[in-house]
Amino acid sequence: MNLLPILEPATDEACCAPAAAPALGAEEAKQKALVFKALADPNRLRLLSIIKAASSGATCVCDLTEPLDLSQPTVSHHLKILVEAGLLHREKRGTWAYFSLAPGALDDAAGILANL
Amino acid sequence: MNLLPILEPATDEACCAPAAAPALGAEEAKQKALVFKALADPNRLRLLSIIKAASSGATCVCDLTEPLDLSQPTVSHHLKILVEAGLLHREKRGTWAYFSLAPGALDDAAGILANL
DNA sequence: TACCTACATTGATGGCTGTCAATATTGGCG
DNA sequence: CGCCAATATTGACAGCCATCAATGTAGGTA
Repeated sequence: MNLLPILEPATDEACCAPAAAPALGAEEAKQKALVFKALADPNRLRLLSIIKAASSGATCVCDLTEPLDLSQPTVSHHLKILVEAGLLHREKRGTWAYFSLAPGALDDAAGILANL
Repeated sequence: MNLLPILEPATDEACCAPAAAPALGAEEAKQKALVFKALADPNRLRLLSIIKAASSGATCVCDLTEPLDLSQPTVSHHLKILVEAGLLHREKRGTWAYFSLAPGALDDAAGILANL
């Protein structure tokens, strides 16, 4: 089970920088909001859930269209957003496209919340 | 440091129900997406960051308007969304309104990701 | 009572987003 | 080569959202 090390990104200044971040800069916030934008849609959460559950390795689009009751282009669109957010990994094998969870991506998102 | 026990919600059927959740129902997904909708805005992330950093107890709106470079109504709007998402707690004291992190709310959001 | 301050609400507006139909692309197969 | 199947892309459209100016509300003070 993942225990989420949450190790700080190598900012080991041991003496004088306790005020770490001056409360999230504008750019930094914009960047981190992208991941949550990708997570802020019910259908995308369901996609992640299905793909994680079917951890037999990967899932193709055809298996994702039906349970969500969405058109194929819409599913493809959501998958693209999740891939661009770094949450999913796409692998084309022949005519099919297989999707799998990007390792550690969800943990990273959780880490953003923990470290604010 | 929060280590997030991640204990399953008591579904200890030891023999025949390994398919645990049928991959997030539509309603459940809609519900969980609400939290991430609230987190999917850079300015709201910055608000959370500022309020968490100033953990001297609570922060009033006047201290939040300036660093974000937003109008007062806009900040008030964002704060309302965060409160309604259960992420912040509002306490009116006289003319001022003080905001503080809802205890455990961020951990809960992280837990949603961990348990999908 | 009257006034000021801190915050919330309303209304309007421009921009983003989820959705689908239609079309394009790409790989396998005969 | 020609056709079909699986995905991706495009275009269009409705609905939501972040933002601000203007206004409302309520507590404190004189």
